[in-house]
Amino acid sequence: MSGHHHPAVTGPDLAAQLHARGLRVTPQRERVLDAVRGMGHATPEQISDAVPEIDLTTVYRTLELLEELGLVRHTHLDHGAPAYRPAEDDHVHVVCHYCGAVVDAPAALADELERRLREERGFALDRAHLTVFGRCAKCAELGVGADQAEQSGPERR
Amino acid sequence: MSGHHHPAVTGPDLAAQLHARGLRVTPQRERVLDAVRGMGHATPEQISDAVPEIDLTTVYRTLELLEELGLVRHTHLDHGAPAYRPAEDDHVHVVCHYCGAVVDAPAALADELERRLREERGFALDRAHLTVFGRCAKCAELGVGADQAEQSGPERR
DNA sequence: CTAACTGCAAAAATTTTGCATGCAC
DNA sequence: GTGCATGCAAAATTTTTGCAGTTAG
Repeated sequence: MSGHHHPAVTGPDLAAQLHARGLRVTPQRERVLDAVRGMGHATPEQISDAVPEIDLTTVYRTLELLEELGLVRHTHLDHGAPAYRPAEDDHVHVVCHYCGAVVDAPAALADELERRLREERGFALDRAHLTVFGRCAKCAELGVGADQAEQSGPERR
Repeated sequence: MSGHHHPAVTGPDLAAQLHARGLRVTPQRERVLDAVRGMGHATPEQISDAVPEIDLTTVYRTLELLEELGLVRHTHLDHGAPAYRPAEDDHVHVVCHYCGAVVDAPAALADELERRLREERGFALDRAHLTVFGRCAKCAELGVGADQAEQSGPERR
């Protein structure tokens, strides 16, 4: 959703990527990609809500395709719910288990982790998929979730 | 070591935790906890396979309870599949998107990330829930998943 | 025109809920 | 005995699959 297509969020060109593979440029594909870019990150259901004319099945198939094309990536917020976001956004998702807040942090936050995984284990960290959980400053202040062991642990689905 | 009832892997005492809350010590609860401790990490379905006499519904309810008691924790491997593990295990899960290998790494690997989140944002990282994804050394050697952009991206469910 | 794409219906897979019976205490 | 727990059936979610009609190229 957006009236003009210029961008702050310009990403790789959809039409070009599709043509390169002999695939078709359809309104559904353009709108789903626009929705993801406009929302920052969203689940298939949220995307479907944002673009109700498009069948949910098509949303799933389109997101899968867009990910193959390298235009979007997904990670898991909450309890496994997949959240898709523009591939060009390079940041770490930080989620509060208690209030559910999801904020974006600089990807550089994971530089050290990435370096150690690479140097110590030859493992290439996928930063785009990284989401970390914990308790945000606000919930800590309010004492939500207590601070010892776990009395009730973080929320479940 | 000692007994015949408990596995070599020990942790906080289940009976004590249950009694402290006026809850009952049942064979199902003991066996599910033993299973999680014995497997290191497992999904509800895997646990159910390991202890087939126990109804899957009970497995779900028991895992939820054990997490509330602070005896187990869960994180998300693969595509959101919940993986439960003993709360006393303190390590980071490292998962290869390509071959699916799940290995445990020292929790210290996330120390720097934890410190920065705390100092820069007052955010308390939940290391027990942390799972990082990427490509392992073996898959990198084999060239699985290529290394440019992501022509086909990591696997999907 | 031709085949890729979409929408709709149905199937799968996963997790939750409602109850009657059964045990832990 | 009392009532928390379990097992079983059914429901609710979430994601996938099959197809026939639609449409981009």
